Amino acid sequence: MIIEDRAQSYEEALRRSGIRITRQRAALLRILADTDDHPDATALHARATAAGAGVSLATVYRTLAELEAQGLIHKVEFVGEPARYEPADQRHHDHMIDVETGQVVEFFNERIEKLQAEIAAEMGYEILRHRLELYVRKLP
Amino acid sequence: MIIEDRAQSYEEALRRSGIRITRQRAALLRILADTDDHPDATALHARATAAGAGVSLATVYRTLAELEAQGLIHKVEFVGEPARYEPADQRHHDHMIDVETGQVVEFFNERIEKLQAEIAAEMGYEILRHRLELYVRKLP
DNA sequence: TTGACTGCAAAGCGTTTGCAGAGAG
DNA sequence: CTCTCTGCAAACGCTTTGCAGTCAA
Repeated sequence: MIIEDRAQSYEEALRRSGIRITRQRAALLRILADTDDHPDATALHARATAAGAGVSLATVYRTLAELEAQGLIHKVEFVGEPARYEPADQRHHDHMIDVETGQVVEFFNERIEKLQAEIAAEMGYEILRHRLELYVRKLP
Repeated sequence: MIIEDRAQSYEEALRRSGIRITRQRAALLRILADTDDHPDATALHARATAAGAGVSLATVYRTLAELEAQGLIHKVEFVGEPARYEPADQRHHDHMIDVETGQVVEFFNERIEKLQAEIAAEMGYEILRHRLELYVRKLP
């Protein structure tokens, strides 16, 4: 995923929904497009500020909510910390969190996905979304 | 699990740790022992109040924190709602949440557990704890 | 031009905590 | 008798929101 493409596709999707691209939003979209970690709202605000964009934390939250509503980013909430955000245009994956370093590793396992769907189906349900997080520690 | 046994084992565990069994705590332990759903702090406070025990919400939180620290109950946090609590003396299980009714179904799948451990091990990690939640809807 | 946007500061929510008095052991 | 506990109310951290002014289209 090329960063400029991603930033551009964010803009287009927002414009398509009649949402205005303000200076503040453009800056945030650039930052989000350039993100390969899982920053929280405060981190994004700090990055925007560092980049010279005068953006308030309230606007960061409002923009994140908008992007999430449009399905462009995903909110992930790990135990005991503020919500983090990641671009939605990746293959679905789950998260492994190293509790000692805080490092987040993404992983995907087809069989786990299938098993979840089977379990739900057996009980007469379909899965709308799910959350799977492994809180781990490096083996010695 | 017989309720009185559970309430008693809570008391014993707390006493063993030098924690006093006050009137308020005794009432909460009884209520928690009698729980087969997943109440949050407010619900527990309401139940305690209904049972005639004068217990403040602060004490409910403090008691829950103590019980969790002792490993007697587990805190579970579903997306977008206050934390809920469940007795710890059950087989490990995960949760399926019917997003339409709010109903919580517990399930357990050995293969999913194994796969998680394998994935972690492959990447050089061991799992300390994990969280798996399926947000589902009844099939038509 | 005008309606959506912004920053600010205040409010919201669930949860935690400092304090002075109450009560378990 | 002591030391932990309780209730209260205030503070907490993260997030949302009302308002009056600002700016993209």
